[in-house]
Amino acid sequence: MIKPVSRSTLVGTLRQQVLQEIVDQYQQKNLKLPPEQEMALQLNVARNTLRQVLCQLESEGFIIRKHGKGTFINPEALQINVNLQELIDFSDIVRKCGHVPSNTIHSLKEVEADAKLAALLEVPQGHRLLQVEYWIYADGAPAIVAVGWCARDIFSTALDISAWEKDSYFQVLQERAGRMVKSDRLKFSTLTVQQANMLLGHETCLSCDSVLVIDSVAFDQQGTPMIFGKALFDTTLIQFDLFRTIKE
Amino acid sequence: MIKPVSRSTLVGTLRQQVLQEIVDQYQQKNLKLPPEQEMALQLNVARNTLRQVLCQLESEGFIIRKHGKGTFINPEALQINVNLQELIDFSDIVRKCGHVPSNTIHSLKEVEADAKLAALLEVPQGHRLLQVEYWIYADGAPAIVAVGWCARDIFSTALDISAWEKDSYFQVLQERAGRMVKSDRLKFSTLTVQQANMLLGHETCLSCDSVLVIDSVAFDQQGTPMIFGKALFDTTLIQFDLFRTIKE
DNA sequence: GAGTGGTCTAGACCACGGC
DNA sequence: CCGTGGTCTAGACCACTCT
Repeated sequence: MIKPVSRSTLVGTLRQQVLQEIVDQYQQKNLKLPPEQEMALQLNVARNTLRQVLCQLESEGFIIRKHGKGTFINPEALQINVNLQELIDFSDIVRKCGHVPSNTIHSLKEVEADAKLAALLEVPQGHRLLQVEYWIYADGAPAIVAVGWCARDIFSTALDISAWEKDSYFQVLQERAGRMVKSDRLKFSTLTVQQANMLLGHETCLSCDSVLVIDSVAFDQQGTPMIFGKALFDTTLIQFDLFRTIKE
Repeated sequence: MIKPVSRSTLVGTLRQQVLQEIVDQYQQKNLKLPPEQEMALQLNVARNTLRQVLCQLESEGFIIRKHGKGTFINPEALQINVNLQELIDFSDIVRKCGHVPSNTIHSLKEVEADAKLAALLEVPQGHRLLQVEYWIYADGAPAIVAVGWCARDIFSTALDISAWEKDSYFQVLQERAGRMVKSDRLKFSTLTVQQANMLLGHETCLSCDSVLVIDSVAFDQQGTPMIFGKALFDTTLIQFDLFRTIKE
């Protein structure tokens, strides 16, 4: 079986190393990082390369850089649980919220693309789609209901339910279709549970009164839509965070 | 009155120029941008500087870069209305959703910080806070209810309601407290309208069944919390988008 | 003035896609 | 092979903070 390639770039490695340094220093209550020049020297990279990493970490909120003073660890950032900025699997979301995840495939079927799905996935109307509905639990309590659609023909082999019963949704796509999710676009809305049940056409397992709805279209490297997903979250169990920084 | 400074950096200017180029080319149905070398030459900047801008635009979804092929405009990106990644005012959110905004100050009062607010704003419990409740309308229909708290003593002058009755929340802070919001952290949840009314202790103007709740803490350049805000959105009127890209 | 982050440049070399 | 984006370096100079 072809394994996902882990091309390691200097920047990627650096990022890991600097993040580790941040966590270590944080535990020792030392919030000030060394000057950029010194860090670059120690890590044996150009200052520009290091700065690329530091810029990334700043925009994600891990550090705060103060002109003329230095670079400091942002204690706030280490308290975030689920960063909306990261593309991660449902199981990891549950895990990051401090719960033990488990999941079941509620249903798997082939359907025809209606007008809306066809437009989103850029396939002709009536195109054969795979529709998968997942239920994800946090410590046994229903936390997420997710429905995903993708074109049947992106898979070269037949797929049974067991293929989908793994932790990673993205992994299935990479292994079975050879395509990676590179980016996605989310849309946020809310529904009461009654409305959600009506939308899905059956009772969901969720026990809360209202749900957070995230519609997502995932794209591959070429910008071609691969999956459309609709996920319902019980926000008493799953809490998303988003750290934002002013541009410019 | 001290005006907000608009320090223009090369990268900032470049960004505007490249974005303009993208919009222009898009309208001419030409999705391929010139090679980086050529663009850099035309714009009279180093390729690295241009690349910095292109990286930004790629992570925001405006362009897709294909190794060995070129840089292409992402038509998807130009269809997004409210990008969650941007820190913008409520009025702008309404505007970007295609509606005409208007707003009223529902209430303005001084309160004492309870344990939760004190922790979030990093002030002692019982500290004097200003509490402002806004109602924002889209084409006259109630769309957002927002409550904000900040320490009374960050303002040097007394504040009456009229001071808050402007479009920009951020502007009030900059003009009256001399401090800029640099970043913020959001938390997402949902409530039914009944629950929301109970939380606020009075009837809201919202006419939907469930609301999207965004709790935000805004920080200044130093990483000091300035405002805590709780905003309730009618997602039938306000739709947030978020474009994400895989890191590394 | 010393220390530190912010900006920008010039150029080398690598890796991918297509002819 | 060429054209293109991806990575990395070295170093110049500016701007802010503190003493």
